[in-house]
Amino acid sequence: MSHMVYACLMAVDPDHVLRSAAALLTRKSTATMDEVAKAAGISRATLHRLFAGRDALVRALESLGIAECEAALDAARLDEGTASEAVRRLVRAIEPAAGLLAFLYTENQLFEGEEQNPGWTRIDDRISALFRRGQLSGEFRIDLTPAWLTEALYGLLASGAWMVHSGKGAPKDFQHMIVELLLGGALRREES
Amino acid sequence: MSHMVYACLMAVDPDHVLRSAAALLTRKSTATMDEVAKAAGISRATLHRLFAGRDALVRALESLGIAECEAALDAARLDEGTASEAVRRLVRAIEPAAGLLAFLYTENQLFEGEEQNPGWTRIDDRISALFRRGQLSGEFRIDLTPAWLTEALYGLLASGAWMVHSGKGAPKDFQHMIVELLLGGALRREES
DNA sequence: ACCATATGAGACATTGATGTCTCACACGGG
DNA sequence: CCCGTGTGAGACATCAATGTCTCATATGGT
Repeated sequence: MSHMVYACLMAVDPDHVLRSAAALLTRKSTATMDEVAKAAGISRATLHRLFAGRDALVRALESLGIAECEAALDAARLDEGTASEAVRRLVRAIEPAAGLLAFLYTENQLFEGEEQNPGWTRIDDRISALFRRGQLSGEFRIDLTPAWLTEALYGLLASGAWMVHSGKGAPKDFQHMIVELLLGGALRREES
Repeated sequence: MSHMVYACLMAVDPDHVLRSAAALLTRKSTATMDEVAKAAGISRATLHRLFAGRDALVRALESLGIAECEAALDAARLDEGTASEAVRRLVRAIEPAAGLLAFLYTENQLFEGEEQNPGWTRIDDRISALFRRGQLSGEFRIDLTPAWLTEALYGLLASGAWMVHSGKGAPKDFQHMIVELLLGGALRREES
């Protein structure tokens, strides 16, 4: 049957290309398509066959980031245990994606005016719901809105990723730094 | 005396141009020189006479950001009162510059590899010293390093500026949101 | 009134990234 | 063994932003 699709095994792995691009753009957000291709070990032509342009590549990275984020949200089981424990699990689960998230966070302001991917809203809502749950259970203070706590978490994740990336902090401290500051703050707790 | 410098009063105000550029680039970090010029109410030619190129403009904005930051540090009198009060004053004083800071923060990774302005180190040191003072006085916990607290403050300032800019938060809540989270954390304090 | 100076408008070349194309080649299945 | 398919390499046009230039004009001091 001449019309059959011959699944030639020479095909490059789009996911691997995407991961390479994410790793590169996380460090150098202005990297060229050429640099992205080289980083992935493929030619610019092939890269362009996979993603119809830089825009499409960024969109694909956005989808990847959203998917990883939602996977982390699932893995963290935000509904189980105390809200504090859930936040702790969330930060731990989201750590591998923090660099990509930070990149997309800055890149997103390029899309200002355009419609934004509804995935971000879903993620915002789930995290906000977690903080709201903590407030309703009496764990979290109520003078800070869930929206702000969510935004603050993003900022701290970016700062944490930056600390690790710049070598000023160890990856093993990532979760502790973020969670302790987000939940406990800088003030020394009274000895209870 | 024909060699005298005739101070023609037609000269545009470089500082006003810089402020306009800061205001624009804070919202749209990819604005072109043409847009920057229009935003400042001058022609592209004049803009180019004031700043020899986009690079020079960004450098000038960096200097402006550093100057505003250091002015805020001075105004906050970090050595007076408790460290908490000093942090509160600092966030309040630095609020007008937060947008510019966020822009420079993302733009700085473009300069990676090159030498960075020593002003940032000075600022980092002064803020770190404040947190260290709080730790030595027993106000702040000691398991979070001053470097991390400083970086976290930057992240929260960026998040706060984003909240205000996107309309999701009121400017009047800026200081409260940041300071309360940075110092107190999300956890509800025990009734003392 | 005159003139020096700064500005605005626009033309122009340059640069860098991008998108598109062709062609040679290597691989793998038939 | 042969051929189809995907890939790499590179040429090429395009486009946007930039940097540089000239010239007319307005302004303000003398």
